Amino acid sequence: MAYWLLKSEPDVFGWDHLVANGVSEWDGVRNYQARNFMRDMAVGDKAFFYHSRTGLEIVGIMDIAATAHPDSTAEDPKWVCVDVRADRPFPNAVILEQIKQDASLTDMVLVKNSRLSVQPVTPAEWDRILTLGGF
DNA sequence: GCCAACGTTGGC
DNA sequence: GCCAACGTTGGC
Repeated sequence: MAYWLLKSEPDVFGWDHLVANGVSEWDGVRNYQARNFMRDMAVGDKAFFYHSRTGLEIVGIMDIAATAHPDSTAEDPKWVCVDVRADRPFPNAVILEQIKQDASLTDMVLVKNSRLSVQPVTPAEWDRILTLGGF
């Protein structure tokens, strides 16, 4: 099982939307690096849900519910998306500032490459975030 | 809302 | 195949 982090602007599609919708397509990704990570995802993998632009915090944990398939919102079938479902929200959202100040998280892709919207998370990073978030 | 960082496109 | 121009992302 692998760990990931997925970003979305809460004004467009936030945690509450995911909870309300149930299993949802993580569509709209138009970046090759991000797409390639989605192709690596397996059912049962876990992912953090990060609110970008507004919020700047990790708000919850998702399950990967289906592997990559063509993105119905894209004209070109080269763009794919996975399906996700909400697992559980964090008791305390983990804010970006907190992550940047944590010595064990300085190598996170979230910090090093802030523009990548789909990214891998190491087991050590995953565990640390869980602790910071109150699990 | 601004703009730096980054990715993509297209003329040469 | 280089690189300038352009578009997008996302922190601030």
